Amino acid sequence: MSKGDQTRQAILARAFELATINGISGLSIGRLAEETGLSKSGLFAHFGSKEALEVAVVEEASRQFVQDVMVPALRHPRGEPRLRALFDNWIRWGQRPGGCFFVGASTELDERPGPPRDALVRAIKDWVDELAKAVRIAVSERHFRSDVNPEQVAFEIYGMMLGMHTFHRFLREPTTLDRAKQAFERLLAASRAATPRSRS
Amino acid sequence: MSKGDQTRQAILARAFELATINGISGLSIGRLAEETGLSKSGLFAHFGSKEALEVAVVEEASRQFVQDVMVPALRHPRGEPRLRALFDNWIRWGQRPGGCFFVGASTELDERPGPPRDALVRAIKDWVDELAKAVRIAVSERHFRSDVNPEQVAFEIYGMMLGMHTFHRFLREPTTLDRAKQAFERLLAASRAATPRSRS
DNA sequence: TGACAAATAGAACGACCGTACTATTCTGGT
DNA sequence: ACCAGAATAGTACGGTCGTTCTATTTGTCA
Repeated sequence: MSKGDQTRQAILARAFELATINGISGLSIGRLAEETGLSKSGLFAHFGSKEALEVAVVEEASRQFVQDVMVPALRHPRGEPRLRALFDNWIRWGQRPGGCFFVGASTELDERPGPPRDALVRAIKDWVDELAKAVRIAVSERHFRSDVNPEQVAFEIYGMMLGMHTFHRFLREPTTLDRAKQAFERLLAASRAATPRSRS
Repeated sequence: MSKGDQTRQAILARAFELATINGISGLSIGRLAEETGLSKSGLFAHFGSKEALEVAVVEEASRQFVQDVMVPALRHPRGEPRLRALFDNWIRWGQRPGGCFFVGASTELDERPGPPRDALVRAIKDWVDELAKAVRIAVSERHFRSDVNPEQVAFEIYGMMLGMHTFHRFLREPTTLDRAKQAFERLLAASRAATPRSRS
């Protein structure tokens, strides 16, 4: 890894932290430069434009998300256990300072077309697809009923996560974690295969 | 209504629209001034500071929300019908250009303490309480089971709305409305009093 | 080790920001 | 119709923004 790449990576790590807290447009090159001990122009040269920096930050966030949330879940058994692991890991991800990068960024960019938005859409779609895939596996493993719609369940889980974010980080409701877990359990229970005694 | 109040109201109406699209910190006094045909300083004099303008915008948003979403729901019968009306009205509210003001603003202000955040917290808490109240009424009207937790249901509905916002406005998923409605129906079904044939 | 390229710094730019101060125009009550 | 006070405009200031251009330092490889 060349010196330049090293610096670039250090910049992105800090940029991701700052963007999680202040939002992606709350990132300023001057501020980021002094945070990383570089000159404004020295930092700027690594990206060439603010927009390219934003794209790089989104990609860095995605990289970390895959690493912290998705990959560890693969160690859990296919089906419901893995889905639970994804949920738990996501909750932990949302506990970092500033909350979940993607929650803030998606509302920030939703009316601002361009490469940063496109990169973010791709990342979030991947995540939703991953959730749906985990549900689909739970169906094929017969943890969930066969009439469960994976995309629908993924949609509802995503909503729960967003709700948790608002209630916890914005409203500061102390009951939030319990509420989210309860909602998740209710959804799982509704999706679960009927207990043996009914029918066959 | 004095001339000053009239102008102030016109400013706030436009400011609310712009803030819904560009976010509350995307609002700039210069831009807002030219949008309303006032001079920068003339507009500024109405509020005294950017922060006071932001508070006023949040209050304007709350005012419109009460008027467009809450009040019309009161015309519907107490209980489940009214809860449905609240849900439907909220969906319509979220269809305006820029989506739901509160969704964007709450992620924008969640790490920025101060009067604007306080005003927004108040508004959103009121809305969540209103949802919970509607659920509570549905319980007392025996539309919902007596062990239904109104705050929990309000939490889950709020999450659905947030999910709908992300899937519709950000991901631009055409299936979103159906998904949200289905999630809502599933929640209602789970909350509904058991059908007559069971037990009694 | 020397040379060439990569990495970083420095200074300056035009634009826009929120805010202050002063001047002008308008409005409403008598 | 006048006049006090409200409403609005004009101008300027210091600050930060992203970006450009030109130097200078640093790393890398023959």
